[in-house]
Amino acid sequence: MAAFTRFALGVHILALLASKRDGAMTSQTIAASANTNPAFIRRLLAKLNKAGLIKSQPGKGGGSQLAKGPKKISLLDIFEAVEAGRIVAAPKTFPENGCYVAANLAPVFRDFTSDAEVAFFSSLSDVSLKQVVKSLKTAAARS
Amino acid sequence: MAAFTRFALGVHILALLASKRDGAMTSQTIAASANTNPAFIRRLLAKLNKAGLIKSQPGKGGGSQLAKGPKKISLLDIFEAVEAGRIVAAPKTFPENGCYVAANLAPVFRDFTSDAEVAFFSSLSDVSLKQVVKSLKTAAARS
DNA sequence: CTGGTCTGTAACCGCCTTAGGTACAAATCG
DNA sequence: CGATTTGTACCTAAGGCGGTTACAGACCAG
Repeated sequence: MAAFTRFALGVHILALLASKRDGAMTSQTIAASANTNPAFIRRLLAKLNKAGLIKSQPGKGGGSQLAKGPKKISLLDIFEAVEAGRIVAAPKTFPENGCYVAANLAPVFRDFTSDAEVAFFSSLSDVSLKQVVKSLKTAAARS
Repeated sequence: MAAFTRFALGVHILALLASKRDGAMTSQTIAASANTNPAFIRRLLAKLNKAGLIKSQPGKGGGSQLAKGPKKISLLDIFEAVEAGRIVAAPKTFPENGCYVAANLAPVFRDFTSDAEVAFFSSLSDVSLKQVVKSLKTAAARS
């Protein structure tokens, strides 16, 4: 599979912005770092902007920067900003085909899987962008 | 989004098999319950078979049935049987473009997100097929 | 105010995955 | 042998996603 590719790219973007605290960074610069194109980055930046994680400014000398400190941004914030909706798809319900499994599975399935989703989200919310940047710096120092 | 649609269908199939403990069930019957076609069901059954969750027998009077008790089958078993690979995609690495974030993000990202994946999987492994069937029956009785 | 720069967004393309469907060989039982 | 069912190989259609181009709007410098 390998889903949630936007999530990885979103973390990349924010880590980049966090490592350059003074001034703004243009989508062109970010795209160069992530080896992709500026328009795609801007689509992601727009979502991060709507989520209140960054501030963008158009015009000459413009660009994007963090809207708040990296300690106040969790991986969950990033995930929810760039990935829409649920993780686990609900089963379709067919109440009319005479099968009680088909008719009743959906809410039962939802109950159990939402527990797993909460566990996933909760773990993501425990990690701040600051921790990511810190780990990044020590990894860079090692190499 | 709504990923992992096969997971929901896999749970449906196993819940169906678990609710009919005597004898085998054909892919035709299962397909009728899930409102899909027998070939698609058989593809899923093959994976569940390989994972050791069910036993299938070809030929007249054949079909599929559980290979072990519903107490010994967890939602994680089903998930791993029908959904391949990881949940969260790793970021691509570009060590050559001179950006230390791009060069070092992958392992750091992997560390933090694998914690979340483990939390997700662990929650799934806490639920057995027997619990699902039980909840299903009480839901059916209520309606 | 004019030119240059950057964001935000729309539109389009190509790739890949996935569900749906057909078909057929192999296996099994009566 | 004949009927039935699995397992699997293909093909097709639809949707999601990354990549790209294009352009309107905002903003700064001179």
